[in-house]
Amino acid sequence: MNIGEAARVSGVSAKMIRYYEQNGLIPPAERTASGYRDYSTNDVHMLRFIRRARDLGFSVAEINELLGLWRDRSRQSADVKRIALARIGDLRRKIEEMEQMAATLEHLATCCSGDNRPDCPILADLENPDDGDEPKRPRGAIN
Amino acid sequence: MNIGEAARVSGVSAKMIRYYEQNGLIPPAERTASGYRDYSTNDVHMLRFIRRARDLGFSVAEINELLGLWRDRSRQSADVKRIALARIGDLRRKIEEMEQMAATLEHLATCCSGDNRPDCPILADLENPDDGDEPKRPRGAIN
DNA sequence: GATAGGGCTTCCCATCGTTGGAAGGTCAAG
DNA sequence: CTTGACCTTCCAACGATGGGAAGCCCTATC
Repeated sequence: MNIGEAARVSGVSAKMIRYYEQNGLIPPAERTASGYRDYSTNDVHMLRFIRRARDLGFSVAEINELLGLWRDRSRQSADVKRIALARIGDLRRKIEEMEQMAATLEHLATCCSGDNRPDCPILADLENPDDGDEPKRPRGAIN
Repeated sequence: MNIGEAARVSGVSAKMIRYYEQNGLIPPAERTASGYRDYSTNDVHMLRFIRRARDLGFSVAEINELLGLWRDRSRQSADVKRIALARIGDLRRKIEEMEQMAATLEHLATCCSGDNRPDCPILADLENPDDGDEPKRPRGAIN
């Protein structure tokens, strides 16, 4: 299938597909005799994976690393496992933070459920979590 | 406390604090007689909240909205609740996606735990989730 | 065969969040 | 007094993405 269809079914814009190819995130697409990029369903899977990972805040570099786990047949399995586990750790941490945030907002929603909202505790609730002093800062992954 | 200390304890760089102030995300800081910005612990809470929200992928605009819930005393409680619930929905959705991704990576990690890694199913596992065909696309957008 | 709508390429520009630096000045603590 | 932290304003860059223009080629349809 050509780039337009691949974009449609993967949810990644044609522009970004070309961009990813240019930056080595995906291998250069096959070309038809007339020079059109030609995508397999496998390529589409890769694109979907990329999109999902981007949606979750993974940087392109990180996605590249993840795709490498699958791509590089030559890679040490221990390496693969290590990287995967590290990413899982990141995810779990972020999930926890998100749950905290959701809880805070839920508290806000219920505490304000009447018509007379009291002093809303968005901030008060959020000061306890670990961070702030330590600059662990993995920062949105991006970068 | 001055901006440096506020940055230190909030985990938001001094530069970003000024940037947030400039963009109305936080109200202009008090100033000492000599013109230094002067931050209260409340301000620090706000900064921490901002940082946490940014880490979770909220855009500055969204954070502004959230801070507004707490800031604007004049706001309709129903409004506050609506927005909070919407954000909670976003979070829950993202948490689910992250859990899927973590599961996939876990599968990868265990399937590759031996020394002979098989065809890794990163992509195969990821094609089933809803998206891709339907263009719900809050994100990248197709073009 | 002509036309329209993709695709191809290479540009350049804009956005957002963030960081970095320079320059030139003021302040506070040693 | 010196040093470091702050003040200001600027300007640039990054990564990821979107938008567009220009010019040319391909494909499908009438």
